Amino acid sequence: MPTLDEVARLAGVSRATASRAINGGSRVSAKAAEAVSEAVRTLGYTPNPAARSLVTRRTDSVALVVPEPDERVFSDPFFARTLHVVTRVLSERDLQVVLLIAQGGEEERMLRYLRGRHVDGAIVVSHHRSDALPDHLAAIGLPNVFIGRPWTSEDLVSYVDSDNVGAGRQATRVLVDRGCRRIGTIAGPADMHAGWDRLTGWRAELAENGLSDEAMVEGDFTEDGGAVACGRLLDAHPHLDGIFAASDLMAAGALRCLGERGLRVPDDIALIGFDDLGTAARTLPPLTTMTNPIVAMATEACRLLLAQLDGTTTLPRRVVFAPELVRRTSA
Amino acid sequence: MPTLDEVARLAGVSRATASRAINGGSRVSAKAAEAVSEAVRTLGYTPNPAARSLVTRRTDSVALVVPEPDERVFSDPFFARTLHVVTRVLSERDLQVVLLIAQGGEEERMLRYLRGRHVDGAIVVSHHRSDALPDHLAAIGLPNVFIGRPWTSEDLVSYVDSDNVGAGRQATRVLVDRGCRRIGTIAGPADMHAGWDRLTGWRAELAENGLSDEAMVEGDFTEDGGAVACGRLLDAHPHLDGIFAASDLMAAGALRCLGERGLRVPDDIALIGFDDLGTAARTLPPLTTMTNPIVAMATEACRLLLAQLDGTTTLPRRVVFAPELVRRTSA
DNA sequence: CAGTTTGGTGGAAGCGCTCCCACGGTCACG
DNA sequence: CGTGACCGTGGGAGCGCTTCCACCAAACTG
Repeated sequence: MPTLDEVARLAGVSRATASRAINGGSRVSAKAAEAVSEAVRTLGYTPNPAARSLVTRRTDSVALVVPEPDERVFSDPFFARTLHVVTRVLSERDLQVVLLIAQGGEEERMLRYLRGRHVDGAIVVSHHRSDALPDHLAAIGLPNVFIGRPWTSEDLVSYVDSDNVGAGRQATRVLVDRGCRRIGTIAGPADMHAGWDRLTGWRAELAENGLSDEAMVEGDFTEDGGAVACGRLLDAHPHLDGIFAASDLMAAGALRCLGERGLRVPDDIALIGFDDLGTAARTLPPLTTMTNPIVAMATEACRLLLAQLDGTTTLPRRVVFAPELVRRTSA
Repeated sequence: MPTLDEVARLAGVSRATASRAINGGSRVSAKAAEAVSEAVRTLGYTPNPAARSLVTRRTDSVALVVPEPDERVFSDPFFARTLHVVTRVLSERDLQVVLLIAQGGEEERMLRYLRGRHVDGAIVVSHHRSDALPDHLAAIGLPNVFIGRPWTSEDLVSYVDSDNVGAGRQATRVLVDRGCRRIGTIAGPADMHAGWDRLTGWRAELAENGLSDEAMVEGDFTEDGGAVACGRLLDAHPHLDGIFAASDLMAAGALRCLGERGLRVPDDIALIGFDDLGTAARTLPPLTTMTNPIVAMATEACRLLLAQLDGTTTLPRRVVFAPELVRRTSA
C-alpha cells in the first residue's frame, strides 16, 4: 500500500503539502495540487484511515443503534426506512453508517464498541425502558440523538419524535366518528414510548367521548404478536366494533385473526393501524392508518447529530413531528 | 481518555508490559498482570482502536457486503438470517461486522470503504453478474468469501453455495410425482446464480420426464414481484397444474395471485417454493419448499474467511451444501 | 561451578498521518 | 527602498499503540 510519503516524493513536494492537497486543498498552489493528485492517481493511493483518525480524533463513521432482536429489525419496515434515510443523509457528509443491532446479551458488546470510540456519534432508534442507553451514552460522552422519546429526564438528551399521543387520539376519533362505541386497542410494548403514548392518546379520546377503555391488550409490534393479541382481545371483549392497533404490522396480524373468526372489516369491526410504511396499502382490505413521519424524523436526527459533531450545538434539543391520517377502507 | 501510558504508570510497569498484559498476557508475571488490570479498571481505560490498528494492520472488523437495494435486504429473511449467523460466529473472535448495503450508485462508495481498509475482510452475499465485485476485491487484495457462487472463473474466489441445480430438480420432481404435467416456474433474476441454477434444475427435470419447459417467467425474489410474475405466467399458460417458485417470498406472491384468480392450491395447481425461512410456514396453505441451508453456508463462509485472515489458507475453496425437501400442503 | 536456557521486563523504534510553526518569497503600500 | 501582510511550503513533533530487541536474574544443564 502506498503511503503519503511516496505520494509526496513522486509529486515533488513535502508530506505536509501533499496532505493539504488531499484534504481540501486550501493553502496549496494549483501546480502542487495538480502534481499531488497526479501522484495519487498513478500510485492508487488511499489514505490510511487508522493513521488519520489517530491524529484527527475522528472516525468519520456514525452508529445507528437498534436495541432490538434482529428478526424484528429485519421484519419491520420502520427500521429499513430509518436506516435508508440516515445512510443517505449522512453520506452527503461522507460519514459511514454502522448498524449496531444489540440483541439480548450483545448489549455489553455494543457498549464496548461505542466506548472504544469506533464511531463519532450514535443515533438510537427504538430504545426500551430497561436498556439504560441514555445514561450509558452520557457516561461515554458520545454525541447522540434518539429517534423516539427516550425514557429519561426530558432535557438530558436530544431527540426527535412524532406526536404519538395526538396521533393516538386522532386514530381513535376516526373510529368514534364512524359510530364505533366499543373500541379496543392492540397497544405497543409498554416499555417503549411510542407504544405507551399511542395508548395514552387512545385512552384520552375514549374518555372524552365517555367510552370504556377496558379493551386493551399489549402487542409487540410484530405481525404474529398482533394476531395473538387480537385473539385475546376478542376473547375478553367479543362485541368490539372498532380496534386501534399501534402499528400496521400488528393490524395486519389482527386482520388475519379477524378473518379467521369470520368478522368482516370494516363492516363488523373497523380497524385502524399506525405507520403507513407499505404494509397498510398491501393488506386486504387496505388499512386506514396514521403516517409515521420517518423521513422527517430521521433527517432531523441526522441534522441534530451533525450539529453536535460540528460543535455547533451542545444543549439537548427535541423536535416533534405530526403524523397524518391516511384513509383507506379498513376504517 | 486515559492512555496506555497512564495505565502503565499507575500500575508501576512499562508501557510494553502493560500492552502485553492487556493483549493476552503471555510473558507477563501474575503480579504485573494484576496491577495492570487493576489500573485499567480504576482508570476506565479503553484501547484506542485507531492507534492499535495503525500498528497491527488489523481493524478487527469484517464487512458483510450486500449489493442489493435496501428494501430487499430488509424484506427478505434470507439476509436477516445471514447477518445473524455471521455476526454470531464472528463475534466469537471479537470481530465486528459492518453491514454494507450497496444500492444503486452507492457501489463506488462501498468500494472506497473497502479499499480504505476499514475492514480486514469481506463476506459477499447475493452478488449480481453486473457488479464486478470479485474483480474489485481481487484488485483491492482484500480477503473475501462469497455466499452463493459468484459470476467468475470458478477457481478465483472462495465461496459457499447450496446445490441449487439439484434442489431445483428435486422440487420439480415433487410436482411431477404428484402428477403435474404442465409445470411452470417463477425463476429468480437471471443475473444471479441462485436463480439461474434453480431454473437449470427445473429444466433438467422436465426434460428427463419429457415435459415442456416453456412456462417460465422471471421474478425478482420479492413477494410483489412473485405475484406479478405469476399473473404473467398464467396469462401465457392458463392450464398449468404446477409451479416451482425459486423463492418462498415469490411463492407467497404467487399464492395471492392464484387466490385472486380462484385457483385452489394444491387441488387446482400445486406450488412449491424455496428457502423455508419462516415465510413458507406462515402462508395459507403452508408451502412445500426446499430448505436454504443458510446457517451452514454462513458458518462455513466465516470459517473460510477466518482461515484467510489467519493466513492458514490462501487458495480459493468452495463448499456446497444440499438443500432438503420440506413437505407441507401446497404441493 | 561454568555455561546455557528461560521468563519477565523496559527502552525505543516506528506504524501513516495531520497540523503547528517557522521560513522565505512576493506584493502593495507609504 | 524599507516595512509589513500574506501566501505557499517543509521540517518536525506527536497522536496511542505494538513489538523487536537487549537485558538481567533465576533456574536449569552437564
